[in-house]
Amino acid sequence: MIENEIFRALGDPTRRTIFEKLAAGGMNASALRDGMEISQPAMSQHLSVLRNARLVREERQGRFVNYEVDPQGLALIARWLAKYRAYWPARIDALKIMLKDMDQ
Amino acid sequence: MIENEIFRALGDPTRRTIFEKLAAGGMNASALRDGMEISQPAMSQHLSVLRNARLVREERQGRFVNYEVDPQGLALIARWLAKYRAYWPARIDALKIMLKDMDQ
DNA sequence: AATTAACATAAGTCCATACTTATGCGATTG
DNA sequence: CAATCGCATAAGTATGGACTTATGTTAATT
Repeated sequence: MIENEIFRALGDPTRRTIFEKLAAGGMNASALRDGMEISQPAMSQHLSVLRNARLVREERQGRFVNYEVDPQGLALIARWLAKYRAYWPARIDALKIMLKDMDQ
Repeated sequence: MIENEIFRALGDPTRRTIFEKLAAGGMNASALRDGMEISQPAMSQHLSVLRNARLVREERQGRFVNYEVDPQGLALIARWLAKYRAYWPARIDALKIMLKDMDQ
């Protein structure tokens, strides 16, 4: 059950911060640590969790490992959320935004 | 940071099962336990976590407490997800479904 | 070839959390 | 009003998870 790993991965604030940074543009593990006060092994372990949740994917580049957002994880969340669309209030702003953006 | 409580709440498979049951229709805590092999205190604790995450809300009815899905939690997930819409592949089925349903 | 740099992995520690049993509490029932 | 029912809460336990300090591995650098 991949949903379990996805939600658990996002349940940690440090990992959400890492994910947000990657959403702004792919970068390697060392670059991710900049301004984050986190040890190298801790970062590596967090990236491993995000990778197993399909939220992030890696791309070896020499001795660097470039990380980037993996759309699979996000798509799975969207799919999970879609199951409960009956409960979304019609006027929720976020949904309007989503609609507008998908329209283009 | 409510997002933390939301994702952590959904990170537990038992709580996702409870949420799914409630999505099919509101019911009280005892009814939720049916066919679930879970103790009464455990259920009560799970409901407390879901309630704090705004995923579920309660409604006292005499000595029963009826639980139902709270749209707030789902809306917050949708909002979080919307921040990363740049990464959704255009062809993801779930998104098409979402669009279609919101169109009506 | 030896060193260094980027990253992963191993092992141990500490705290969070999912459970248990026991008990409390308010609302119905007899 | 005493007993029971639906549920919450308290307290203890055991497992999981986020960190630490080594150490390993692979690739570039000299």
